Amino acid sequence: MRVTSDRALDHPRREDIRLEAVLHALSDPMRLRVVAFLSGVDDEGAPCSAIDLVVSKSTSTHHFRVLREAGVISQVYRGTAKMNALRRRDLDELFPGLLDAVLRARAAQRRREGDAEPVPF
Amino acid sequence: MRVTSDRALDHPRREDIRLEAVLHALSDPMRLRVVAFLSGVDDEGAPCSAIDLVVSKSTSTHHFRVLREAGVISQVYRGTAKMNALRRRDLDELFPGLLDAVLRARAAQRRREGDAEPVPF
DNA sequence: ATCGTAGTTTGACATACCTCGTACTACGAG
DNA sequence: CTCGTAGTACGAGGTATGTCAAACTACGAT
Repeated sequence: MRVTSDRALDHPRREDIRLEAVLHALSDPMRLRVVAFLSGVDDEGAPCSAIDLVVSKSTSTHHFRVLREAGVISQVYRGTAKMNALRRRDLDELFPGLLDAVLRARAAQRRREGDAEPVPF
Repeated sequence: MRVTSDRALDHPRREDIRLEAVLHALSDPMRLRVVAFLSGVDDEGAPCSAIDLVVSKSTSTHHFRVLREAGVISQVYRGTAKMNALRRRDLDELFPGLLDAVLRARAAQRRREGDAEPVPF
């Protein structure tokens, strides 16, 4: 993953990721949606703008930051964009099966409620 | 489970349990501890007082209510006590593997941080 | 009938959360 | 260099959260 800016972004080290923070980060529908989206994207990640959150830009920034500070996603600048990627490897090592269970749970809930989408996020 | 009081307690029906609410309920250390404790108890459940939360009684009441309203536990009066039980069956049907993943994640985190307890909760 | 135990209710307080608009910065393209 | 795009920072508003103390209710035991 090429970084084209040295603007620094604080990420918790893997061993500092706390379960409570992860669960809290995942407890918001907006953020859960981001995570679901990123789960279907390669390691490069996707820019914030790739996900239509239907909220203001500042709110969007806020949610991405919550996810990053909880250790759920990593963010890195590339050009004018900021690439977001799930920290799947770290999460799986720390909390095996958790992320998958949450994603499956969300998918199941969406199926039950019939709000499927063409693109599954 | 014998109920000895008709004081009513509202529980969400299984199909009304929302993933976001469950994750939020689980994102508090106090409540996570309650859930971990209840996971090691039979279907009868345990009274609130069985878990030493080290908070005031009103705070304790609050946390148990959050768990109940999210659909994580069921509560029923029995005599002067109020029995609390994990809604394991409902959660497992709705979100297979989620509860177990969370409990294992918490256990793993506790091991990493070395704050094991004689009784594992 | 009285007492103790278990839990509830109310009200309060400080903090955190989600949301927004506006003004701002960083970068690539022309 | 200028412009547009992507995202940030700041401040504000409203709501929710976690906490407590004090007064209360419900029940079993004596």
